[in-house]
Amino acid sequence: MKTISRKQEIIATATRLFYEKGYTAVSMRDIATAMDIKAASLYNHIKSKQEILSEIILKVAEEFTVGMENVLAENSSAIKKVEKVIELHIDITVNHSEALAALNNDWMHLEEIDLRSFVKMREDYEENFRSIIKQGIEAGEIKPYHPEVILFSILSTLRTLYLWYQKRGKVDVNILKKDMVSVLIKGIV
Amino acid sequence: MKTISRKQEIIATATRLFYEKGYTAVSMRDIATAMDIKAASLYNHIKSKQEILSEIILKVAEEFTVGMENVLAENSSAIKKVEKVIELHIDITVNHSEALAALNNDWMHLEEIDLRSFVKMREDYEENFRSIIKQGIEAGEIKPYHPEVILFSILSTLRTLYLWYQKRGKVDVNILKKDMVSVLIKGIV
DNA sequence: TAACAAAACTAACGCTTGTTAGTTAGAATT
DNA sequence: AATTCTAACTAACAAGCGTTAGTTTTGTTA
Repeated sequence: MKTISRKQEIIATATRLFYEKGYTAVSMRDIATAMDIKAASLYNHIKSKQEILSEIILKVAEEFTVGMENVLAENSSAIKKVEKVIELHIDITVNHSEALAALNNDWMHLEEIDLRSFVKMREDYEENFRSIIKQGIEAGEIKPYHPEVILFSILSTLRTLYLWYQKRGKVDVNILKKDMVSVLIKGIV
Repeated sequence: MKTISRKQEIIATATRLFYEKGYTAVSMRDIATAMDIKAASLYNHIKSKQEILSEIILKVAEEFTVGMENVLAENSSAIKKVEKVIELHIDITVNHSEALAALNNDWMHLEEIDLRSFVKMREDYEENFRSIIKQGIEAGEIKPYHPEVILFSILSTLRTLYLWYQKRGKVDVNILKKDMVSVLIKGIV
C-alpha cells in the first residue's frame, strides 16, 4: 500500500518539526508546507494531528519497553544489566533522536488511552530500572546510595542524550557506548 | 506599587501553567481563568504573552549566570568548584522548580533580543563549566575522560532535577546536595 | 463627598487553528 | 476504452488565538 509510505513521510516530517518547535507550536499547515502540499491533503493519509503525535511517541516507547524486557530476561549481574540499559538508550537515541524530543516534551499532549498507555509504560520502565539497581545494591555490586538518586542521575543523562547527540555532530556509536558506560557506572561501583 | 505585585501574580500563575502544559499550549484566557478574571484584564499589568515568558526565563537564567561568576571567582580546586556548581543548581531548582520547565522546554519561543540574550548566557555557562572540568583534568583532580562527556552527564542530571524534585515530595535540600555531590563526583575523581 | 487611580469589565478585531466536504487530475487495473 | 484508486486540490466551517479600545467598578486619598 502506497498510502502507508506516504503516511510515514508525513510522520517523519512532523517528527522533525516537533523536534524544532514542539507539538503545539507546529500547525498542520506547517507540516503540509514542509511537504509542498496543502494541509487538507494530509487527511488522505492520517486521521488527525493527534494520531501523528501518538504514532511518533508510542512507537519509540514500545522499543524501550521491549528492550527493557530483554534486559530483564538476561541471566547476568545487575551491573551488566545496567550496562545493557545504557546501550539500549544509546541505540534508540541514535535511531530516533528527533522522536525522543516529542516523547520527552510532548507526551502530555497525548489523549485518552494513548496518554494512559504511555504513562503506564514509563512508570513500568522506571520501576524495572529501579529494581535492577536495588538488586545490585543488595548483591554488593553497587554502592549503597539511595537507589532513587542513582536511578535519577543515570536516567536523566540517558533521556537528554538526544539533545547532545544532535548538537555535537553524531559521534561513533561504539565509542559513545564505552564512554557513557564508564562515566555513568564507575561512579556507583 | 500594587501593579507590580499583581504582575508577579500573573507571572506566578503563568509559570505554573507553562510547567504543566508548555508555553504554546497555554492561552491568555487560560491564565486569566486561573486567576478568576478576563483575559483582557491581564493587559493592565503586562505588555504581551511574550513578556511573561521572557520574564520567567531570563530571571532564572541570570541567577545561573551570577552564580557561575561567583564560583569562577573563588580561589579553590576544580573539584570544589564543580561541587559549588551542583549546589547552585540545587538551590535554584528548589526555589524555581516550575520556572525551570519554561527555561528548559520553551526558550525557543523567546523572540529577538531575549532569545539571543538567553542563548548567549547558556553558551557562556556551558563554556565556563567546561573549562572548570578541563582545569580539573589538567590538575589531575578529575579522571581524563572526554570533558564533553563529563559535562554532558553532570549537566543533564542537574537540568532535569526539577522534574524529580517535584515528583518525589521535595526532599531536604542539604541531604539532596550531599547525595547529588556523591553520585555525580565520585564517578569522575 | 468629590476626585483619582487601579484594575476589572464588555465587545470586538483580524488571524490562525484543526478539520470536513466535495472535486479533480493522473495512474493503474479491468 | 472504461473503471477504479490514489492523492492531490479548493473552499469553507466553527472555534480559538493574542490583543486593543473604550467603559465601568472598586478602593483610596484630599
